[in-house]
Formats: sequence, C-alpha cells, structure tokens
Amino acid sequence: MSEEEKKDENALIAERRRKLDVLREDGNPYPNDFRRNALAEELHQSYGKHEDEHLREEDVHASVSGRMMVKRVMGKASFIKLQDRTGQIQVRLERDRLPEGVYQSFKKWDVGDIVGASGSLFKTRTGELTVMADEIRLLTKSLRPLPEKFHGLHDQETRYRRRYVDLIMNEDSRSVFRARSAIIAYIRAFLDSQDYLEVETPMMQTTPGGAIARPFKTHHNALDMELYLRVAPELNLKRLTVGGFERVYEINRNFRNEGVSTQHNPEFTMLELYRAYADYEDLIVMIEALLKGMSESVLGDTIVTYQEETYDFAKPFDRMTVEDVIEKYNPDFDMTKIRDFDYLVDFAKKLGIKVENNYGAGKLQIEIFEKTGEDQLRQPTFVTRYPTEVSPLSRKNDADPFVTDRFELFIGGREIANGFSELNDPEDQEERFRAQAENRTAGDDEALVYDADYIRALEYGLPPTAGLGLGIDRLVMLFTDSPSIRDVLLFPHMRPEVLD
RNA sequence: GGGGCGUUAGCUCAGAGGUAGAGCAUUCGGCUUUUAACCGACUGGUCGUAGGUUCGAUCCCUACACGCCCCA
Repeated sequence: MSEEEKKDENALIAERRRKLDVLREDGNPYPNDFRRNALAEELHQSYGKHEDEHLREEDVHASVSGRMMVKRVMGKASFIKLQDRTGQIQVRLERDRLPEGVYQSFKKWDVGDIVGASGSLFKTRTGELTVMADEIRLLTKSLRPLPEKFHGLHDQETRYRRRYVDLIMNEDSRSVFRARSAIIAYIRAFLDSQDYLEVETPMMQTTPGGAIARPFKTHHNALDMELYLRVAPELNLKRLTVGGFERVYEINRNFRNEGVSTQHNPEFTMLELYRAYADYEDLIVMIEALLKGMSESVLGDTIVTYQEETYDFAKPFDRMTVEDVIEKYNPDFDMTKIRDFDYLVDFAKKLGIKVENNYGAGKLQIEIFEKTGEDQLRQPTFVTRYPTEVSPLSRKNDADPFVTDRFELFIGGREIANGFSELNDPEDQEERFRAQAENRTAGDDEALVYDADYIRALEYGLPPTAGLGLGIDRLVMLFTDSPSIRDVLLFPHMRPEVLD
C-alpha cells in the first residue's frame, strides 16, 4: 500500500500499517512456530493460591499466548495482559531480562496484537499471578484498534455485524455462545444415551413441508428447477421411522420466510425427534426430564431466571387445554359455545382478529388463544388438545376427533416446543393434505403442500410414533437471559452494511 | 406494513441556528510491581446520505439508508 493510500485510511490504522512495514523488513510478522504450553485459566487454577516466595522457589516456567488486551509501560518495565480462550494472564517485561533490542520493539506493539511469551511465574505486590518474560514475540500484527478498554463495545449493531470484535471484548457474549454449545451438547448426550440416531436430511427440497409456514425459494441451475429451503425436517424424519429407525433426531436449521424480530430470525435451529411406540404423553415426560437435567448441567441450578421472572424446572410443568386457556383469559366467553362457529367468528372479530373465509371453528379457537392467552402463559405450561384443523400432521384424539393428541410448551409467554402423536393413518393424512390444498387454493400460502411420496411412505406403515420439535434459539435465550434472538445467534440476519 | 427513538473522533458519550467537545486510544517525552496505571505535550471530525429553509444548518424541515423498541 502506498503512502498516498495510507493517508486516506484512518490515522490509527495507517499508523499500525507503518509499523507492519517495519516488521516486514525484519522478517515475517505472522510467524507460526510459537507453541504455548499453558492456558490462562490452567495457570490460575494450579498456581493462583501459591505464595510469591513459593512460586520463585519452584521456578515454574510457562509459555502463554493470546491477544494483548492491556499494555502498561513504565519506562524500562511493563505489564501486559494476554487473553486466550480461557481468560487472561498477566506478563511482566523487564528490559534487562530480555535479549538486546526486544524491549524497544515491544514498545511499538499495540493493544490487540497477538503475542506469545515465556518465563517464570511470580506474584506481584497485589497478588496477581504473572509470567516474568524471558522471551516475548509478536505472533500477529493487528491493524485495527480495539474498542476502548473500560466501556468496551456497546453498540448493538456493531456487536452483531462484527461479532469477532464483540467476542474479543465482551465476556458476557462469549459465555452466551459457550452456553449455547453446552445446551446442544447436552441434548445430544441425552438422546444418544436413549439410543436415538442422529441424522441429517435435506435442507433443499422440491416440496417444502412439515410445517405451516412460507418457504424461501431458490433455483438449481444445472437441473433448471425450483427448490425450496426446508421449513421443517418432519416429513423426512418420519420417512426414516417408516424405514425402521425407530428413534431419530436432527438438530439443524429451518428457514421460514417471515418477518424478522426479537423472536424470529429467517433461519433458526430446531431439534426434531421421532420415537416409535410412544405417544405425546411420553414426550411431555421426556421434555420435563430434559429441561431439568439441562438446567442442572448448564446453569448448575433448576431455577432459571429470565428477564426478572423465574421458572422452576424441577417441578412438573402446568397443564391446560387450548379451551381451558380461552376460558381462563376470556371471562366473558360463553364456554357452552366453545365450538360454535358463528359465536367464535363474532368473538374473534370483537378481538380485532381478521377472519378469513376458510377459517373453521378450530382455527378460530387458535386465533383467540394466541391473541388472548399465549402471552399470559409465563410459567412452563403444556397446552394440549390442539384443534385437528390446525394440526394436519397430528393424530386425532380417539374420544374427541375435533382435537389432536398434541401439545405445545410455553415458557415466558413463548412457544418453546411442539409435539404430538403422529398421524400414521395414510387415508386420514391424505384427507388432511387435501384440506390444506384447498386452503392453499383459497390463497393461504402457508398451507401444507400435498406430498404424494409421504402418503406412499405412510402406506408402507409408520409405526405408532410420537414426534417433537424444540426451538433451540428460544431455549438458549431462556437459559442465557437474552432478550433478543440476535443475542444467541453468532451471525444474526442483518441488512447488508454499506462498506466502501 | 405502521408508530416511536437513535446515527457526532477508532471506542464510550456530551453539545448548541454563528470556526465542534470530553474521557480512553493513537503520536512524542518521562517513569523497573501496574490494575480503567500515572505525569506532561500534541494529534484526531464530510456531525449517517441527499435535498430544502436560512445571510449562515451538524442543529430546523423533507426524503432515504441502517439500527433498536413497540404494534400488525
């Protein structure tokens, strides 16, 4: 880069680029032959309690490396702090303990540079464990200044767009993503121990299905065909259950072409699992055990605090039916008319719900439920008996075919999980698809698409099965007390940034 | 899609219709146990973009972009 171009650059970056030029003259400023033998946290664990005198007697040698987050120069000696994946460790540099000229070069290094250092451990007057460097090297020159050390990086937009800077600066952010990883690892261990098989099914599909949602469309050039990004893996996972994989799960991305909000990202992560010879009641038991174990494992406590509310995952969760919820939160509702179409239409309209002409009593119930009850379900609550009309893949209840053997789990007013006994009667499924197709013709572009191969699979025989979907992002929000889904996604969807 | 708020130095933030401010960072000097190190000096800006009003706009008005929050 010419001096001319450097002038146009931010002065701070230009200054560092000049330093880089000097470093290049003396060799490679990006060496890859330094090897550390200790991590910050290990050293604090092993030697944090030792007295200075004791450390000096033992003469413990350590090689550490990481990003230089603090640099305090006091004439001929300095303290720096290196940050590695486990934390920070202080290093002391004294001019006269280092080879000729090293200290002079070090003074030109910047906060943000990646540095490796070796030396003996000691403790400072204030008791901080420190490496007294007898060797120190610059391992990567950083050209861009980090945010200010005290206030850090606060700007939400920059935190999402430059997640790398956010992760360097904010321990809170790092711990959210460690928790996310721990949650997913816990789920895998839990399911693997119960003999579930983890599988991967296509994200690009010719027929999107498995959920009532609008898909993203894309195009395959060589085959010259339209493809859809999946809205759910459900139908494929049940095909595998037909194939004899009696316990399967997939943890991966779904894509839904909807608005973006604090609760919704266009791509999000779901756990879906299917278990043959089980029903939705078995799933309810399983979720309670899963969430209890997860909170113990990830948080070390079964009490989860989210935005000033607390939820106890050690207690059995509340149970209500959809109709119970409508009754509880609509005191003026006449429950003798809970399935009366005309009454439901009037009631819905009074609530300001836009009633489409293909709505039946079941859909109207759900609209009223969502408008008046959903937000109120703060404590973990299984809501059961979802109308058949809005549950096209669920098994009808034997005693009451208006509803299905289905539940959704709500925590903090939000849907976290959705599960049901699967509909394995191919003729019933065919009728449900037809009804959905009619909705689609009527203009509902979220309705299910008729999937003839899925019917064919059911015709071979899907064993009695229970299936569950669990929203990982919302679960992570809950466990990390994050108000926005963007806080738990490493790279949340953003409109493109204009970079010149 | 509608409403509200925001966008000023690398970062965190003040500011007022009349030559743009602080702290930290940078640069230079000093300092061999610092902890937001300290002391001294200096530097750093198309005030989101484009129009408009005005003698004069970063400030007022309009549109747009991006973000945050709420609503559908």
